[in-house]
Amino acid sequence: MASAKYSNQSRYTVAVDCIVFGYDGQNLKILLVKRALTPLKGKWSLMGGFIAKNESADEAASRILADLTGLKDIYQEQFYTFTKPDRDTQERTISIAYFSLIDIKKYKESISTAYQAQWFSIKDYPELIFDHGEMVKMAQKRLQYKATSHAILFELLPDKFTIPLLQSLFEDVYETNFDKGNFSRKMLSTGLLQKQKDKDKTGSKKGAYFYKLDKKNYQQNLHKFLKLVPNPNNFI
Amino acid sequence: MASAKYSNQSRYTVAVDCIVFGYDGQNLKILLVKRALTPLKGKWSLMGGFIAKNESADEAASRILADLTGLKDIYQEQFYTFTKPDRDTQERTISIAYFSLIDIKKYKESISTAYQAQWFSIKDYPELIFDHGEMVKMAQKRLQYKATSHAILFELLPDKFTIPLLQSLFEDVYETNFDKGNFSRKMLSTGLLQKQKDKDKTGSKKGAYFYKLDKKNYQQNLHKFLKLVPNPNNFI
DNA sequence: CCAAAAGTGTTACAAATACACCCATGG
DNA sequence: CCATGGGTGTATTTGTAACACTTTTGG
Repeated sequence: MASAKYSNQSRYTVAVDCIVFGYDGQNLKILLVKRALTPLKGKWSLMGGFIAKNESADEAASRILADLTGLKDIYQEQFYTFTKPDRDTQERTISIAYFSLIDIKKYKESISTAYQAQWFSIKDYPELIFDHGEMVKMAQKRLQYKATSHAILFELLPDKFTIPLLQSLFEDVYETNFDKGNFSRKMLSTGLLQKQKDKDKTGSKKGAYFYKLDKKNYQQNLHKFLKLVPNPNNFI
Repeated sequence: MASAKYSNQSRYTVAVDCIVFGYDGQNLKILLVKRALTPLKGKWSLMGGFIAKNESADEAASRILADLTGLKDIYQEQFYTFTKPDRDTQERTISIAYFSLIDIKKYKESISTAYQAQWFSIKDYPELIFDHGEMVKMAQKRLQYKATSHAILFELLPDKFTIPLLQSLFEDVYETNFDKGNFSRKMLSTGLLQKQKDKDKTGSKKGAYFYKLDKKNYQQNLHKFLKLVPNPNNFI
């Protein structure tokens, strides 16, 4: 192992920031925290932190998310690195941005306490520090883009969910409405859903069957997920 | 402007590495250079460099590319940031990876001299330093992914090109064969191509009409680019 | 005139959309 | 018994894929 360093090069702090998405059955939401550091202490921001000496960015993102939510093995994806020299007013900091998808209900309790964290609708959230607003916008676009061809939105739902709930999630993510008949048939045609015996009767008198993701066929049928979103053109 | 710094945080050198794609009419190629720095001086690597104090990563990538090729306003896109703590044997370095698309013929001369740069087929290139091999693989996938729904491969072709040439480019990028009739009709149906009056007769006796990208209708018709690649499932 | 590549036409099939209709049940 | 949301059926239209066919022209 060499001990020499690259001479005459600048070095910067490198951070990870996480856009955490959740879905409460009504609205797509993001999780924000009140910033603990100066500058701008107390302002709303994304959950983030610096990359430590012996961890990768992925590991840092996992650590930060576990710290905030108490959750491990969360879906997360690096999507862009923000590098404008003056993006952080304190000191030049490179930020590697991630988005995460979590089941909001399952973990609602464990979250809110620690960091003064709070869920906000993606359509109405407070002003954020630095370029975090830009990060959120980009994360939302990436989520739309990715979900046209990958079965990732299930990560936002409980283990058992109904097709009408799934549809309302898609409608909220894509800010549009789908025909229920066509939506249902497309989803079922992927072979990804396993029908359960029980129904959810909270939403209607007839009740809607619960489904689970079929993890056995998950990998084999993932490619069928293409074209699930009508007119994906608009989101790409 | 605050002069205070984040205390007790590690700082790392931050680099940009570029995967430069070109197409010579036969094969999709990448541009590699012989590394000028220790360690591993003289080994094949991607073109890269450190991010300077007053530039963003985008600016650094443009600068590095202009330096290597003499070209400005090249298509480039940040696609992933590589962060494994030991990826660089000299010193921990974060690398923000970009891919670029250039018209190989137009600039072939100005390139090769400066940095001992050389084009290699994407199917057969030498072993690369650090994690650069991984970067190339990921860039290739991203190119395939993106080009299923965005008209970016034109960046690899001269201003005037024939549909058979365009087809062979697509076939090379996706490592498959397309029906020429269907391919031609799909491309023309986008409204993105302007037929020219002259033909390219180098490839056949009949000759193939040249086309140009219709930059007026480019933005309006971009969305039509979806589904141009048969079975895009395989590449997503 | 013929080989070889460019380009067009045709047909069978698969898919997406729109929308009408039936189902189940709590109140 | 009826309003309400869940779920199914189906006709129309559109898109896709395969492949046969015509065109052009240098040698």
